[in-house]
Amino acid sequence: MNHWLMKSEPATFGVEHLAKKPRRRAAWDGVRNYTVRNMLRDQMKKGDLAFFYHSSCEVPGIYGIVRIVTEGYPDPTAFKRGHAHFDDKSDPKAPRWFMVDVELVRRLRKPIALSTLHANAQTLGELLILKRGNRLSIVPVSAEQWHAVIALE
DNA sequence: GCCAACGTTGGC
DNA sequence: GCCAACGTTGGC
Repeated sequence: MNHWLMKSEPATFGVEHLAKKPRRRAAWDGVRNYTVRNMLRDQMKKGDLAFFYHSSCEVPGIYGIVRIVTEGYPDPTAFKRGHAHFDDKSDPKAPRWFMVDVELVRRLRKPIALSTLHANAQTLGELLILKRGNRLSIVPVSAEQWHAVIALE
């Protein structure tokens, strides 16, 4: 099983939005970056776990844990003319963009702020989120890092 | 295939 | 609102 960290802006879609969805499930749509697309399409597997990270907000950090409940499949928002994530270069016959469905496992009892992650950089090793200039909205997390992060809760 | 310009991300 | 980082675009 793989572990991941998935970023989203809570003003757009956060843990609270996911908690209100039927069966606490939602599609992780709108990814328009090839590196992340490849992870969604090729590497994420049903049953994988991911941290739900809130970015561009008052206290950036990890707020929840989600489970990947589907393999990657074509992102239909790319085909919807007028949609914010529409991409006319994505052909339904050869989809360019992919997404997975996620299910909220739980909210963290106490969110783990980015500043806390930084403060524990020694323990966490090469956590990709802590790297300067990291702009990928999904990054892999090792099993060791996963447990080290949860221990900070 | 190079690379400058441009756009986006995201912390502060 | 600023700015560093870096992915993407497009001219050549």
